[in-house]
Amino acid sequence: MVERMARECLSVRVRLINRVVTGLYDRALRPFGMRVSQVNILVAVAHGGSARPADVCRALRLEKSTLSRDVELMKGRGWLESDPPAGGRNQVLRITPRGLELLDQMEPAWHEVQAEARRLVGEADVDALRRIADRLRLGGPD
Amino acid sequence: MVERMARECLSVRVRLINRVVTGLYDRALRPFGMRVSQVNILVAVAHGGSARPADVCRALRLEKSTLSRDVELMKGRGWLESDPPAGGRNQVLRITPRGLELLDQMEPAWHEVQAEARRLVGEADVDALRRIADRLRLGGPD
DNA sequence: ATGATTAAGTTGTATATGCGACATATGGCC
DNA sequence: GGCCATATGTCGCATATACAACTTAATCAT
Repeated sequence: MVERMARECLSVRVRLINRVVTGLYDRALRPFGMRVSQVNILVAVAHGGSARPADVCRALRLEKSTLSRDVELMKGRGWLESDPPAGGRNQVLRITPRGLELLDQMEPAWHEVQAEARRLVGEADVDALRRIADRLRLGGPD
Repeated sequence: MVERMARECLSVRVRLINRVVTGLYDRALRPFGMRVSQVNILVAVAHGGSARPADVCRALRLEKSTLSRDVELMKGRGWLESDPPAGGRNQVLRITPRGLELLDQMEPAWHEVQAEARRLVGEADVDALRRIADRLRLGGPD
């Protein structure tokens, strides 16, 4: 039984891939003082100009409490702001000018690490990741 | 720029996939009081009968300090033991009878969640995950 | 309208994860 | 044998992540 789990378990593979890729991006973005988890959130918010927390949660498949704390941290660093500022029901998140500037500054680093990640993953299988993510994003509880 | 990152970033996809799949397994294994991260470690140790911590780290691409703490927790629950028991340099990890028994008990649940994960990921792309994981496992710092 | 149901956010708690610093042990080299 | 580089483990610290319970706001049904 153990043999089969060791050989076939999807979770082992998915989680290993996540650790390696996350580490890759985190190291590349460290000079900017931001982690990839935070960049993901920042980009999700900035994508449409602004976004409600619940929308970001659905887009990234993130638990609301996780996002709540991440956002709090990023507000503290001046990368995000919300309207209204108090975390009521109808807040809208927005990226700050400082946050946007930082995103711009990390663009070259992002290109590099993205290329490296594609290489390590294998160009032939990059598309599979997109398909899988798209499928899982739809599959969820909404 | 933000558009391109939102559309193409590999890390977003990999991390989303990880959250969804990890959540799937965690919910399925909750009745057994074990998380998928712990099952992964337990299986890695049990695979060869026993294993040194550093070997498990290499196999799963886990940071040594992460494993150290996870193992401590799992020892406390009686699923793992080490020889010698004090965490010196040459310890060897072993699964306990209780740990093995628990693995056996969760076999049906594992089969179910594995099938569900394959379905959600898409059978056509399951192999891509294996290839990617294999490539990343080799690419590392050894 | 209003009461019930559901959605959205926050906070408490537990784990997972990695980095840096440290202690220690192993192995080669002279 | 004694030394240095390296590998192994542990600990402090910061963050990410989810679940449960709670609060509050929106929606729906009558």
